[in-house]
Amino acid sequence: MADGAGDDLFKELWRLCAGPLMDVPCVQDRVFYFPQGHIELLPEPTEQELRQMKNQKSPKYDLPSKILCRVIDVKCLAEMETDEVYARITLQPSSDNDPLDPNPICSEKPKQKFYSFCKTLSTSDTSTHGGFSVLRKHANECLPQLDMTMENPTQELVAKDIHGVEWKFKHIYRGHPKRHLLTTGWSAFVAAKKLVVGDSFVFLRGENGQLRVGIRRLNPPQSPTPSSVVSTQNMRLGVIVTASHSVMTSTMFVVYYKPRTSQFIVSLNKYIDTMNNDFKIGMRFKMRHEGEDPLDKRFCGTIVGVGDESREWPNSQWRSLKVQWDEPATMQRPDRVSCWEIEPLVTSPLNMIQPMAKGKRSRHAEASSSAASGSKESQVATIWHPPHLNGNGNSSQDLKNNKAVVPAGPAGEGPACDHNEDGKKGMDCWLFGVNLTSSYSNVVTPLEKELWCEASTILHCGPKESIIVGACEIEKVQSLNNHSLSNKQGHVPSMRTRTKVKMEGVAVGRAIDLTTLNGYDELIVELEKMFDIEGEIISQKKWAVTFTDEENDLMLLDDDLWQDFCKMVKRIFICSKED
Amino acid sequence: MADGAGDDLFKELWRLCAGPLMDVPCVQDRVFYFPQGHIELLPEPTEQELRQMKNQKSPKYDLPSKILCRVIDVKCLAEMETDEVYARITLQPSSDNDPLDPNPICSEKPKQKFYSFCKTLSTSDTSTHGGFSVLRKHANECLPQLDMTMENPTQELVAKDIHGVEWKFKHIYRGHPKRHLLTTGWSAFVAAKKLVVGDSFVFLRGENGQLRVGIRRLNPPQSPTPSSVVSTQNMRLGVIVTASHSVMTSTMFVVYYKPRTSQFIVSLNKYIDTMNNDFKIGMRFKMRHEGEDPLDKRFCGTIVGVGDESREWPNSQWRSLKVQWDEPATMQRPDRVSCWEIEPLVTSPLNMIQPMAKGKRSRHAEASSSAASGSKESQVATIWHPPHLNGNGNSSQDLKNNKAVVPAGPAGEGPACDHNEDGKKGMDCWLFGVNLTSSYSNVVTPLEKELWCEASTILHCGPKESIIVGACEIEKVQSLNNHSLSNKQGHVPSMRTRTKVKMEGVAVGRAIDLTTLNGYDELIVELEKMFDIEGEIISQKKWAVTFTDEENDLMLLDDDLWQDFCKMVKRIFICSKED
DNA sequence: TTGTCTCCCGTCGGGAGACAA
DNA sequence: TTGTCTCCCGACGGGAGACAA
Repeated sequence: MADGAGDDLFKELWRLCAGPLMDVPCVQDRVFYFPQGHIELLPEPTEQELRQMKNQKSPKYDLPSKILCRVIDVKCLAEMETDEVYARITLQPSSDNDPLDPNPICSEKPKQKFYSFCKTLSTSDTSTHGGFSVLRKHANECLPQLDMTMENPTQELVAKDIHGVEWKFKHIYRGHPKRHLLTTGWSAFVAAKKLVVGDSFVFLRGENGQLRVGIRRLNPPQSPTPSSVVSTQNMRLGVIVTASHSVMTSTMFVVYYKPRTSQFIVSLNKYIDTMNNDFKIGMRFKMRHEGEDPLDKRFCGTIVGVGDESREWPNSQWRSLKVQWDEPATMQRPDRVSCWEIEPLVTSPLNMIQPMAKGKRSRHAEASSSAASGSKESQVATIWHPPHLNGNGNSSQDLKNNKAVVPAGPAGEGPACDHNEDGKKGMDCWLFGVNLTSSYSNVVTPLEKELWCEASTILHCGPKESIIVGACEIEKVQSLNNHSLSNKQGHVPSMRTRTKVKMEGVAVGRAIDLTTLNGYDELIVELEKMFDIEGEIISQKKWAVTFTDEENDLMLLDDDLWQDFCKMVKRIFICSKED
Repeated sequence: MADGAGDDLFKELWRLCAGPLMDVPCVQDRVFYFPQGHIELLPEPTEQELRQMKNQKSPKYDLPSKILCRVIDVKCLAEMETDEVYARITLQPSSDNDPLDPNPICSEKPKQKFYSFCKTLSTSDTSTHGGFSVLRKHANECLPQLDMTMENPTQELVAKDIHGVEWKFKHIYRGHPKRHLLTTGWSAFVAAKKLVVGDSFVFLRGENGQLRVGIRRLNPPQSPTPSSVVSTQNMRLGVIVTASHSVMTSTMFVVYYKPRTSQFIVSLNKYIDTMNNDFKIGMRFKMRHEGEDPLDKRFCGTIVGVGDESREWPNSQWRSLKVQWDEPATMQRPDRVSCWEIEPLVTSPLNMIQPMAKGKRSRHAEASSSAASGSKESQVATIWHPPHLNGNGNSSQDLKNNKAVVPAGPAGEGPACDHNEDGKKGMDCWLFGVNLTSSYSNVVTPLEKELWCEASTILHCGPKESIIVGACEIEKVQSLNNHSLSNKQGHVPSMRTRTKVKMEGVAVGRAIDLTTLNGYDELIVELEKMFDIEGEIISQKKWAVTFTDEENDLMLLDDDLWQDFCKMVKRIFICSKED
């Protein structure tokens, strides 16, 4: 430690514990911060809190959905209780004259070589009887040499964990056939860290011989338990107001970032790269996930919707892509992702052009080109073809929004800073929709007022010099688009408008636009038409209509208020009465 | 359980675990909420965070130091991890015309008698060898009778803890001389609850024979560990902005309150009582503390300073008294207290009458002349004399601020409401140092008014009239909530107005509108209809009806008041009786 | 009356080789 | 090569009366 090598080792251990998907920015990098994603990580409000939030007027905040920041400081930390790694990142909102150049490649070259392994714990490893079985390869590469001239060579390993706490392990080479084991000390470690089968043990040796141990859990704690200190409402407001305040005053703020959980801080480089892709409905993609050693195993899926995740953040890129996964998986996967989490699945230029029309073929082509998981992919049974997704051009809504989300900027440059002539009007400090500085004194013409109000509902931003002014202008236009759209349609414009319908015994699914219907009666008429079973549903003899809701529970139609139903329905099923 | 006694027992257990100093307001009470005290409970910022907060311009907030609120809801809860009891209190800032009458005495009379004991654990009680020694008196009063004709009479006690988890204990009367012991099951309880010498064991028996167990720790966790979810800065801002917003919009907000830790919610009655005293430097006082059975044992001390605890809250009454304690003590005691935590020390009736001035003054005369600590008082080094406490001058600001919080009450109720000519101006909305109301009053033209309306809908803080009538409006909204919610606040898109019902063996769920029902009887009839099992539930032979509440606990139907049930039910399950 | 000690004995679990996937 | 099983034996701890404060 005194030689500074300990610091290197700590960082390396932190990286190993964070896992292969770890993505933490470097100091001085520019990043986009997505408050929406930050809020997502707060404890879930209880039912009761949710009810109260409904009764309560929520303060409107006009924080942009993404905030360009410079990384001032990154501190790698780990939770005392669980050893879960996280980073305390200090961000400073960028100013206008901060160009959108990509970040220089930052690589802190460690001074020494590392030897490390990571093993998923078996049942035996975690059992109370006996110790930890070190794979021969791992032992050879990473453990200090034993004196093999001995009958049962043994040594004591002393290693520090991420908090600097020392753990001692007896390392022995014994048994028939011979193998490496960690015995004494191991079970105490397992108990203290509360390890279970499937968790991983991380071992690290530095060139200087110092040892480190760490863990990576199979299931990192998802949503933290609600605190009994402050309400979730408090936390949400806190996050937003902290960010607002920092943007207004150009001062630093601190966020805690768990790279394993959710990537709400995105490096400018990654963002720019991502934005070169045109994410469209129907596009095929792959997404990395934390898994076993073969890192190239990825989940594949199809984009089935483009648009806002939440009404509160219009035109946000956060989880703006609704996706459908190819295969079921044991692990939970989100049904909405952000562009930077995925990569387009490119197989051949041909498929790029006609992805949907040749959907099945393309997948086979692609499968054959990727060795390991080809057969799995070909098992895909249900391929969903919502009518409005097949590229016949009737979904102007989606296209418009798509443009809003993935603006056509010059390649390599972010979309946010091109136009700014209006910015001269000056934009002062806005909070909760109120201009704290000028009290409307600048407003002149009615039109400008209208524009102004529009803009102010979208964001508040700093003085015109601020880089965000550029974004402002674009988003103002977007918001006007949105505005007119929502007037026309009366619902969130960018949400996928059709709802899937499947009928028992009918292989091909359908989709229906619930917004055009005024109640269950009309729905049933439409469903009957759709499947050519006029009168059969309404008679209640043969068919029952059920649906899955946002919690994926199968529910009977008709019990909920129509409005509620429209909000929560995911899929509709027509099944025979007996079931 | 079926008789609703479980709820009574829960509350009593909660009270016992909270300890004798427990002071939780009743629903409908008026209280003062001290945000400063609330913030005190947040995790301590780390060194690094502190440094950063210095470099950073902290947002200015002009939240009053105390806020008069009505208690809308009190939910008694306990932490999952530690069993520490706390209350989730929903507060609504009081409106201007809410008179400062004392709260009516609220006493929810329990329907039954309770038998309870609380014993501080000895070394033997917590040792791994052997069980818990029940004091003879406790056993006679609280434990179910043993059959004393037996040689070593024994029975199994089954008791629920505060989470409803069942614990089993073998109760035996044995040894020479004979004594009552809890053996089997006790050590598991000690281990699970992590009890140590000095912690207390709470045992409760209801008239109906139901048993409850609980704990009260010697050292309740002081400052919570800093969360790795949001920064302390976030939390602080969150608390303040939540309160600000609620004051501005007259809407409810939620605070978590740990009566054992810090009393930042003070009943109006207690406050009024307290304010009848004139707290002066040199005054002697006593303070209750959680301790052994002799409840009258108190710490005594002397006031050595009067004034603000923190610059950020000028003229706040929170911890406005600096004190010096008479004797050293093992337990930590604050060096600053709030007036309502202490009582003037009265030694003899003689002193009471002494004619320094009329009424309350006498006490202080007596106090300052009390012998014991005279020399100590002279040690006082720093002395504050805020003008408004020694009565010689009124800093107009203070008065204004006070008025905003405790508006226009009848004179003589407390120091905060003596002058009120300014009060007619109505309540000002301040946020981050900006008077939002005054910007409103500058608005002249209709267009500007329109703009204001725009802003005010964003802010959800209407013109001053709406602030004043806020309370009524809110109640109206609440009464309408079920039906108008979807129109008003679309922020929580997925909430249902119906409650999900699932039945064992039936794949398809249903949903029911509880608001149309008037009690459990009607609910059961509806459920039976829904699943075509008329008469089968009410007969209680085949089916049991359970539900999950907002904490996701599975509960049996019928235990709670119907109104409570409707508030907290999440899903209803009909399952076969055997399960 | 009740807190502590010590003794008895059953259970748990660390650590070894056996065995098999 | 390595995961699981079983066996051995020592340590831990639940439960009893003894004893003393």
